Amino acid sequence: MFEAIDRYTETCISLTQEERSVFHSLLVHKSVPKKTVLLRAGDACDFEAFVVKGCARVFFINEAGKEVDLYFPVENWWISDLPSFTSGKPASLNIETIEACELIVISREAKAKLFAEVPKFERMFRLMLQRANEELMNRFISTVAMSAEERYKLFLKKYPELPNRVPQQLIAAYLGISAEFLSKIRSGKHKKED
Amino acid sequence: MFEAIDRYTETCISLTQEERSVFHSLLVHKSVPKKTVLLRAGDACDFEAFVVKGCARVFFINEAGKEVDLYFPVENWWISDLPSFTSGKPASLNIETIEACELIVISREAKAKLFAEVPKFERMFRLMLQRANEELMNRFISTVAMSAEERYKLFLKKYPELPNRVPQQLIAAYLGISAEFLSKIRSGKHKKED
DNA sequence: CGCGACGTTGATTTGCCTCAACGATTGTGG
DNA sequence: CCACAATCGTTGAGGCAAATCAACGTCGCG
Repeated sequence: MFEAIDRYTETCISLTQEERSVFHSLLVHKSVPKKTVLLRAGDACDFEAFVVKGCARVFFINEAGKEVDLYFPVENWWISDLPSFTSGKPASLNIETIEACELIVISREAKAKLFAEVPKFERMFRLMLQRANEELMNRFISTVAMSAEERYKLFLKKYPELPNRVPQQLIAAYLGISAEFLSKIRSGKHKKED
Repeated sequence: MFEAIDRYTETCISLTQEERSVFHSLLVHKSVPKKTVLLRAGDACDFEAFVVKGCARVFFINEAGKEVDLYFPVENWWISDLPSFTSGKPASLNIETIEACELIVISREAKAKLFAEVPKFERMFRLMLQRANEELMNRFISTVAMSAEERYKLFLKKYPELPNRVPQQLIAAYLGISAEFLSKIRSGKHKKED
């Protein structure tokens, strides 16, 4: 049941059998169907979850009502609205499953208990944040420094399997362009003819 | 000498006198003039630094040679190219002082030693990353969801003193717009006349 | 004083958006 | 199992925010 997350923890820290048991005792396994809302902006986010299987979307909605996807968590990613999860304040993000998902969930209390009982986990969550930070920075840089077409090609290269799992309009919302324009990029019709 | 950074650590963790001494013994104080290159993309980043006084820029140069400023570290911010600092791989970021700076520097070895001797610091660096992550996400969201003018107003509101410390063309590079267009926003000439 | 860095302004171009209409594909209830 | 709706993607016309290019003012400094 916890094989996937155990494999993940091993990439960050090594645990004794006992420590692993404490960890497991604080986790909850959960299966949800596709199109399930896991978090609605405005609510407090009371979980951090590891994706064992499936695909979701983390997005926000701006004042104009336009949705922007931040990332598409798949196997071995973590999902949460961390500022909300940490502080208890209302979340600014929305999280919804795209496929049926198998998740491993940890609550705020469980996480605090984990840090208290096995401080080693501070390190794991630090390393997780470090990776997330690097990803986000790369994403930011490509968003401001590249054209829509270049961003799309980079997306294909980085996540070659996602176009099969994520509807095209959500990919457009991830790239920060309109669904129509993505369609034009794909057909090459956005360039001036010569 | 270390008052500023001590005040910073207190916002994250509490230390005994001894722990604080260990911490101090691993730090190096450094003063650098303005326009000093602290890190060049391609080199390995061998430091993480706390800004006691002064102002710098952390920026990125894309293939087309365009510079994009990620942030302007001032008093009480940290600067580094974390992926490079952690892994030893070449940095993708550039760091340069804008004003003369007083820095407190910690090396890779010193940081490792710090974690080994005072594990409590894992928590501090985790919390730092959490803040940085939140900041970066907000920055990303406003970049994709707001117009150039709105972003500029937000920048003024958030960092009212920076326009006095950072040349306007760098602010444009931060906002992801051309220097000319920022000038037009400031004078109101970018709107259609009526 | 004169040169370089910084900022401004206007003319033109362009990348992407919006709106609208139209295929294709999927799924669902009768 | 078909009919019909809903969802998803495509295409074209027209518009706008911001880029680019070019020229010019201004200030601080060697």
